[in-house]
Amino acid sequence: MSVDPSFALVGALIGVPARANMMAALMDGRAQTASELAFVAGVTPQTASSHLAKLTEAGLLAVEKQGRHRYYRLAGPAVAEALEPLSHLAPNARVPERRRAQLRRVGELRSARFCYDHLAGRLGVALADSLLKRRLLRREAGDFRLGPKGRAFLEGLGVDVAAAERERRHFARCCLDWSERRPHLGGALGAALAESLLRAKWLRRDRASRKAALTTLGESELSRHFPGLLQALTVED
Amino acid sequence: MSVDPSFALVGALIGVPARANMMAALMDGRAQTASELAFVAGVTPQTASSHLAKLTEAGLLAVEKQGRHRYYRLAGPAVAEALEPLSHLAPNARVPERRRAQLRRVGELRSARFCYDHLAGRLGVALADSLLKRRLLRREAGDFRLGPKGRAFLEGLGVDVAAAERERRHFARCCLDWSERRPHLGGALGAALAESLLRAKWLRRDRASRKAALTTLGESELSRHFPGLLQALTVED
DNA sequence: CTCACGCCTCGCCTATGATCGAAATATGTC
DNA sequence: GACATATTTCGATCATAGGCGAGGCGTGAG
Repeated sequence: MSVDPSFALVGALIGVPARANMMAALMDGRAQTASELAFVAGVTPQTASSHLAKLTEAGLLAVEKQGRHRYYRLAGPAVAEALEPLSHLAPNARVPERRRAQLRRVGELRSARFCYDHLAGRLGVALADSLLKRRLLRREAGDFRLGPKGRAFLEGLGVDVAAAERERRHFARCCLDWSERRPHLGGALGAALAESLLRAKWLRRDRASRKAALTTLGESELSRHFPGLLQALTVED
Repeated sequence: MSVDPSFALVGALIGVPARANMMAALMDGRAQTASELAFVAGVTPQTASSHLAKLTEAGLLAVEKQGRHRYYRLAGPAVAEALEPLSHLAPNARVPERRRAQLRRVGELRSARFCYDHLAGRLGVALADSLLKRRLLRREAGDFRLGPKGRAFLEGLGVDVAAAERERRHFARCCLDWSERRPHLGGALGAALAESLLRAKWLRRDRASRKAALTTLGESELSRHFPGLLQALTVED
């Protein structure tokens, strides 16, 4: 029965600004030290430690001890996938003003970014749109599934579709994007596609900014394999 | 701060036991009145009103005014879809016991519960069904009335029908059940029947959970007086 | 070795917000 | 008309838990 109010446990955990900031900073899947997270959360290390302990004990975060550092990261992709939709749920909720300053940074991330391990942002949405338009990908019950020619197409790009199918996570998740408000390809297939694009050097991952940048090679190759993709990317806000 | 931590807003909203209980009760998409939700959440109507206002203003719930009732429902399917995954996210979350106890599974309430002072839930519906089938009770203009042999039958169970008739409230209200979507017996007669079953120790009232539990005595007695009742109760979900 | 650093635990303080009683406002019933 | 019911608003209370300072432990650098 889906009337279990246990979502309140997670809600209480992520409903506190300090913890929410930490989780948001970890949403791309990278690990960060307790000190870094204390900084982004705007609290002292003692307070951060307390929060991180709670999040870890609850199973939302995982810790790795390295020397005198402790690296915290999301416990898994499911955490990011479950949290991201929440950002769209309360459009009318009031927000503190300092969000103005943060918005600039959000804008930078919009064009192309990694959502944990797959492509999101405008590039992620445009890729999904292109695949959908050509029937290589189809919506099905909240997820995606490959169209008849989808498998061959993706394998032509170097994506190991079979390996993605074997993974335990969602195969082709329909992941709603927080910046574009439209779906992009997540799950095992989304991760495999992103990995392929990186491996082919069409895309470069910027560790510092968490953005993805198209290489010159990628620009030409992607526009060849995904007609109209670049046009979709350069549409103004 | 890299990614939008706005999921904290939703998290804070659903992270409170009272609000979580309300949301959980609404997860099936049906609308319920503020009073029913206060009942489910285990708080007073004043408190419930405050919570419902917050949830509505945030866009998680929608209201519909009908007479002196206000029917609250989820603002859309997206709300349930976004909340549902959270329940599976932190299965190991350990939380103060007092707090966890405040979270109640609505499913438990469905089988047999008290709607104020009369029986509702599956048991209430099954009892009404049984009475209707045997013509001891009949539908009439939105309410019930006793059939020719109904009075004697209920008095045989220890119900003071005459006293119930003298009360100012509705005598035999046809009360639509929110969980079963089918009518059960409310009003003065419904309250008198419930009281009789409690007095006879066939039923035990759990104040904490607002449930009604059949005693072993009640199981045998009720199945004797209401043939087929237990079968109706054990139908799976 | 000592010192600096990263992180955690302990204890106290404080503020947010959940809660309820009383009362007001509609609405429905007799 | 009086009365009951459903819901909200206001006001006050009070417990929870977020926050930080102090101190301790382990790690790494000199």
